[in-house]
Amino acid sequence: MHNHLETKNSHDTKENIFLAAAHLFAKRGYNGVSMREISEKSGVTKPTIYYYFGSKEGIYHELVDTGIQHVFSSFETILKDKMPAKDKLVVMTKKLFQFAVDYPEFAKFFMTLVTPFTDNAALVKFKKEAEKRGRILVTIIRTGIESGEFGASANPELAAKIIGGVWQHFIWQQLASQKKILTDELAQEIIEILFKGLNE
Amino acid sequence: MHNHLETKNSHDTKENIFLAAAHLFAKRGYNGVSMREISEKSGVTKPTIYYYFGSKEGIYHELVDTGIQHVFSSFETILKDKMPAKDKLVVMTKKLFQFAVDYPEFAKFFMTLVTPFTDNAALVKFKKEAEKRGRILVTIIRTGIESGEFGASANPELAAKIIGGVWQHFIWQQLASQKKILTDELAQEIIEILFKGLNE
DNA sequence: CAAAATTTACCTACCGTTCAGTATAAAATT
DNA sequence: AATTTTATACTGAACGGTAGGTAAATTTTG
Repeated sequence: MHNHLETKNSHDTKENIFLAAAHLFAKRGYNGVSMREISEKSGVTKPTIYYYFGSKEGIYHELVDTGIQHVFSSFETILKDKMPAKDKLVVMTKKLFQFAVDYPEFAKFFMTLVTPFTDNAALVKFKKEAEKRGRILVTIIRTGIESGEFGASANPELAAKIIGGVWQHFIWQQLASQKKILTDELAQEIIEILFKGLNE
Repeated sequence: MHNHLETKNSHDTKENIFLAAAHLFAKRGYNGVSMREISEKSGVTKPTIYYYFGSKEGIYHELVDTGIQHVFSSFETILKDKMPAKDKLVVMTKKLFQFAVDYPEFAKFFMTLVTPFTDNAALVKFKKEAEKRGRILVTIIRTGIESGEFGASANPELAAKIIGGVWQHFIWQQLASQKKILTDELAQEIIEILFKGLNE
């Protein structure tokens, strides 16, 4: 006798594996997670995982791709918007913070990609996208200098790196914490400090 | 026949294991490295490693402790020095950058500790020290505000977090790169940007 | 010689992966 | 319409290999 209350379909199964893997990779990194754990957490057997993803690296790869789409897609749009450079930085910061708050498990996994031990083949794409993000930042700041919004002595490359570093740092702080610390107000405040500096 | 040109002593053996482990952990993280690899790289057999360190976690633990001493010891001294707050920040930044340049393997390992997957018991101590470092930064900035060096509206806690984040980011950049990018001049420049801000 | 340092040989547990198969349902053939 | 074929979704059991770890024997050192 088969219980027809338990309806199964491929989408749910794949999605469950996907989420379980994201959760586990976020917690312990690629090598810290076994296929057995993923299978237990997602409620399917190991061969099912291979049926959908082909290999352990296969899951990881798909996770990276999804993350790239989710995080970076909005940045190019913001770049083209008509608003002061400083506001663009604030909006980007807010977007990024919102993502970390809304999808903590996924964001945590995603953040592990920027660590130094990145031999993984799946990360080539990610690194390229991260560089693109860096260039967008540089462009925004450079535009801000040209329009007189930022001081002429500002170094766009350095400033972009600093902003990227600050983003990364605060998102990690959020992911390590239980409370919500990444608010829109904080995003505003951070850009404000970087804009005005400490001496005024 | 034994070759007496190869003199061995216990200190060298332990040191070799230590350095090999630091190198490997830095490259691939705790779970990405096996005891077999450490033994091969250090030129001793596995049981010798167990003789000196007891377990895989044992090496890791000792690595963390040494790192903490090396990196954070100078900070308390700088805090007590008689110089402008801004100069203190510059000196601390230079010290940190110098460490990353001089001991890249070790620094790389050390940087892996700030990633989100930190279930490891060895990291409790590290986290405490990192918090202490944060408090030192806050104290310096607060002193700078009181003496009128920094603007009265500055938020010391937030500024300290930003500086910590920027440090972390640039050290990682260095460790991922072949060229020397962390110079004393860059340290100066970074603090300058944070001090003056982007708009002047 | 005794103590310290190091190796040989081996253990069990778990790793990622694959094989050979099964229940179900839709599609094609008769 | 009944039967056969094909495709999808999934599983239990097992593979070769490597993981961390250790008891016991051996070599080196003082």
